[in-house]
Amino acid sequence: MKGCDHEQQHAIAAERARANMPKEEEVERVAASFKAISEPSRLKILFALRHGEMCVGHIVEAVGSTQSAVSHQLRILKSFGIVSARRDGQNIAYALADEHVVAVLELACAHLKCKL
Amino acid sequence: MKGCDHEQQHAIAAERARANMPKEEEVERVAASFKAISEPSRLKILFALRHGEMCVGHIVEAVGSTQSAVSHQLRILKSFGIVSARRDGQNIAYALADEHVVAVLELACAHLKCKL
DNA sequence: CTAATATATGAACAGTTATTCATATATTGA
DNA sequence: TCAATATATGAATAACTGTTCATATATTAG
Repeated sequence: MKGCDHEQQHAIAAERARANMPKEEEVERVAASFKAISEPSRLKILFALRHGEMCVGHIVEAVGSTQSAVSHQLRILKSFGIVSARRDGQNIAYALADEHVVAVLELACAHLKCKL
Repeated sequence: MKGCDHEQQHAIAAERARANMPKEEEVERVAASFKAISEPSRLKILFALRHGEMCVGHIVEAVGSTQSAVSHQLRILKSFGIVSARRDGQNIAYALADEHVVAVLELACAHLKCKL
């Protein structure tokens, strides 16, 4: 650290970083939100919902998983405010909660240079 | 599913979702990238690096963890192209790899209504 | 070359999590 | 009320992952 050519700038950056570091609690909230969208099974659900609201049965078809697994994952996504649920008769229709979700997915795909 | 008021739209959306679902391999790449930024320890490193390039020792100070833990986490972040490394004498300076990273962090904070 | 410093890494343990299976709840139609 | 359909959920197991500890590697000063 001491012999670093940029010791001065780094020290300033480190000091600013320490001063502006979000509280542990907030860091954990953000981390939990990313974790919610970091499993392939949940991500597939989000990719599917980009095409519009769907009820569970359709999501199961779209992602090719089991009803139980999808339901468990939907609960997690909902608990983090990533999807919203709306009862419609016997069915429950799920949708992406807000534009941030789509925006984040698109940024990730841009970063990875994969087509969406 | 059958009795759903929006059966028609949902079925169309489901069909489109199936047709446009990224390959398993791509879904996993995106998921892995999100997973990389979904642990509090790694997220703190990214929050720190928003303030500029830093070498490991400074990152350790900024996030308040151990050298070993930080080094392990940096390797993961680097392997996913989220941070870049540059040797500078005895030190190795890390920096955020591209603008997408900052943009994603900012979107997440906007979604969660927390100040960055 | 040697000592000192900065960073990386392998192994092991503890904690977390996704899926499956079985079952429960809720809504609708008869 | 009863049967059928859609969705949710609890428990259990298997797989994964972050941290720690000890140690290795790399760079520079002397």
